[in-house]
Amino acid sequence: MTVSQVDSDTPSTRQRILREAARLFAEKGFYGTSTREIATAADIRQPSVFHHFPTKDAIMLALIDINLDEPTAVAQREAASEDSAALRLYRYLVWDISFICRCEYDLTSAEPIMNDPAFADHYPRYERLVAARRTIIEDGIASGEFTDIDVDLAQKVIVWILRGDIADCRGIEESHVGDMADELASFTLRALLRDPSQLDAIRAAARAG
Amino acid sequence: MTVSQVDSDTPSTRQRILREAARLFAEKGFYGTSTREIATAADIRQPSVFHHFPTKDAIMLALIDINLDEPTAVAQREAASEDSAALRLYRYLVWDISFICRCEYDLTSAEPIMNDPAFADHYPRYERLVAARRTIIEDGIASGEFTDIDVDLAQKVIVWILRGDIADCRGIEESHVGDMADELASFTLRALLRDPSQLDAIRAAARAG
DNA sequence: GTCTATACAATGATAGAC
DNA sequence: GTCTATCATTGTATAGAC
Repeated sequence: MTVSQVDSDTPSTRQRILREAARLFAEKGFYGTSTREIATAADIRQPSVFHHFPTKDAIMLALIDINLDEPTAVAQREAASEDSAALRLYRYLVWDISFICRCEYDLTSAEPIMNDPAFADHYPRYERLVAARRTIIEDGIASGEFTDIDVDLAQKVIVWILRGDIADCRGIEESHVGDMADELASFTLRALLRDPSQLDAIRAAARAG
Repeated sequence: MTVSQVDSDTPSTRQRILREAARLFAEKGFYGTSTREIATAADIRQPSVFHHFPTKDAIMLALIDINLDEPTAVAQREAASEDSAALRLYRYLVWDISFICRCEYDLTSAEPIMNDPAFADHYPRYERLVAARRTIIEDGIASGEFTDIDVDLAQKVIVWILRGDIADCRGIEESHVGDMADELASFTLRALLRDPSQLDAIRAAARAG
């Protein structure tokens, strides 16, 4: 692969298809969006879509890749780190929320589609991301940094908050992304920390690192 | 309307359609589910569906009603109560989470569909529920019970947690519903309370009331 | 209240010219 | 790489018998 052209430059047809499809999928769902609508929004004719993607599913798949690849890598790196669990969870959350808010494509539809039987083949990839996040939470409970919460419950609530943010952060101004990420990560940590007064120290450590 | 027959008794065809449709909508989305699939799951032929519901949309609408009517009434009652905001929020959350977990129909699809342009006519009804919840949060911030969190952010996170619970609580055993409701409500209040050590007193007050 | 048969629109995808 | 034309399928919904 050669050096890819900057996304913010005049986008390629493929990028336009992906962006408009992501927007429409978020609004009306994958099945509620036709390839004709995608084509019209991308300013091409319907059959031209199939020059860039072999099937409609392949468009969704490209969005699933974006939604999983980088976040999984970061979560796995934090899961393997030796820093305190609270710091690692805070860092991961801030990174992921910022990633979500800044992503060129609306990833709203890429999360619930993981539960669709038609995309069951890709569920194992999603499970790897879930497992990495879970490790960090378990570490925090084991070390006593977090309250004795049920691991599955904590893991679920974090997923719900991330999914909510994905669906709700569209159109956020770049200057507010950092605040949003800090506030959501802080909310989560306040609920989890045995001693919430530690939060400011964790935020400072994250900023320092 | 006469005394309706008990839902757990041999369900009527209408109830079977509603239950199977709700299950399929949750799994594959509203547009990803055909009236043929619904009919097959309800053990009738496809045109028979239209004897009980005038359109496919009307099936979704019946689920939206269930998702909004009672929760809005309870939220509005708590919004108007004179008890402490923390107690009112805890009580509302426990009630709503229990309602969601115990509901005969899977309401997963009834939440995101509110953002679908095709159901925009019913969005104002959803906004009333949101407004009632918002009032309780604002009261808690104004009284100093809650941290100085951004009201919109707190409101959003609560919606995300409730939506997550709706999508995730299917098949929970009746004996665990109370624990789930308490744990999720407690998680939320820990994140919101200025003094989290107050949580146990709030839980006790809710149990006493 | 449920069925068979069917109308009719919309959909994902292909063929082949330019 | 994009287009026009078109196919096969599936979708919602209706008509009318029983």
